[in-house]
Amino acid sequence: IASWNGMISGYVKNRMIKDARKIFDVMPERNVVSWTSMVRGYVQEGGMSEAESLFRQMPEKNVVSWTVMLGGLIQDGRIDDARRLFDEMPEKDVVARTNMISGYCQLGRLAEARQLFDEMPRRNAISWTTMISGYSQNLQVDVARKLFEVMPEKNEVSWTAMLTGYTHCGRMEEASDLFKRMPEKSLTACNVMILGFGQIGKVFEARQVFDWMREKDDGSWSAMIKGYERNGFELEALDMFASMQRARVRANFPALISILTICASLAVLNHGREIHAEVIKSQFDSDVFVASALITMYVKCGNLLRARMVFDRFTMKDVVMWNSMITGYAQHGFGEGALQVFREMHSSGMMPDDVTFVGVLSACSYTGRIKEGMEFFESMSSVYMIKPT
RNA sequence: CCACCAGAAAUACGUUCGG
Repeated sequence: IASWNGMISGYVKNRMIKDARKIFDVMPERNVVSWTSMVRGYVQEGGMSEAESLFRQMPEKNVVSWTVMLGGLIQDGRIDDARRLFDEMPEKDVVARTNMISGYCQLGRLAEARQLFDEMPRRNAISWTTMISGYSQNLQVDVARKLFEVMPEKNEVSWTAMLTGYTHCGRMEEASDLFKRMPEKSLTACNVMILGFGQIGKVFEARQVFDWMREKDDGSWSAMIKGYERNGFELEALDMFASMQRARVRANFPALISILTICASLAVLNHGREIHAEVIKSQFDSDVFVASALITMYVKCGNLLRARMVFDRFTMKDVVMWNSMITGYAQHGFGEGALQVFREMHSSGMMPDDVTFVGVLSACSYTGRIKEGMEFFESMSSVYMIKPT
């Protein structure tokens, strides 16, 4: 039975939920782990209705099963449902409580988070870190710091969470002090420092940290590149990218996005195309986020044909990708193209959002279609329930 | 009792305009 479960978990980890389900249906007998893995699979796919119905059918549940379901609700933004489930749990361990706390923190409901935290019979490093990072992300650095000071066993992640609190507020002096005191300066912590310095325009300090690091990952490179780009050092940014390739660091997907964004804002087509090749090599071309960034890059470089090719090749389009294409045409004065894409979007059944209409309406105004524009404007609230902003 | 069969924490992430 353990090996059957192993197969399920393998499929789930590779996002092959359908195959996981096949195994689940075929296996001679199932235990809690089988059920829980399956629920987990649906949760990570965002298939909450399947997850919930499976969860309800479970012959027996343990803490882990409950926690998986709890995590699903939290991830889905249904925090109050999550809380109800939490209250129903027959037993709650550290993990379950920490998960609930994290859910509140994500929504900025710190008081509720804190209360759960204070009521915990036992805490571990993760619970502490969760609470600290909750305060950090909601700009309550000083409260975070107080907790941090009394926290018993700090690990790398706790230090970094605290550090982020300062960098997000631009309080770099305090961040630097903390950074100096860190027993182990992890990669992530260094990246945080680079980003922090970049945010307040201190690119040289950022570069110092970057040069001091003895190992860097793609995040370090893209943090540095971003710092240059944001502060008007575009050429340095591109230079960094070249060096990164020379160092044979393979850009991963967020890094690619931020580099593509730079190419887009600088409208440097040849670099952009190199990166496109890179994207295809790394197989990120099947990612919606990357594809949208590519489209925008081509649009900004004035190459609408290529943009359109990327667009057409992609089957699982989401709103943002549609928007990229529509506004792309609109920006270049191709009102007809924009409207055509909008019609395609409509017939594909995708719901437009407010950004879509920015594109559509500006397309109308460029081409002097006052009447059509007015009609679209009307339909926003009447058909699509979007309020004009 | 132990070996990754299931659960929680840190940085970076796409579209318009603005900032």
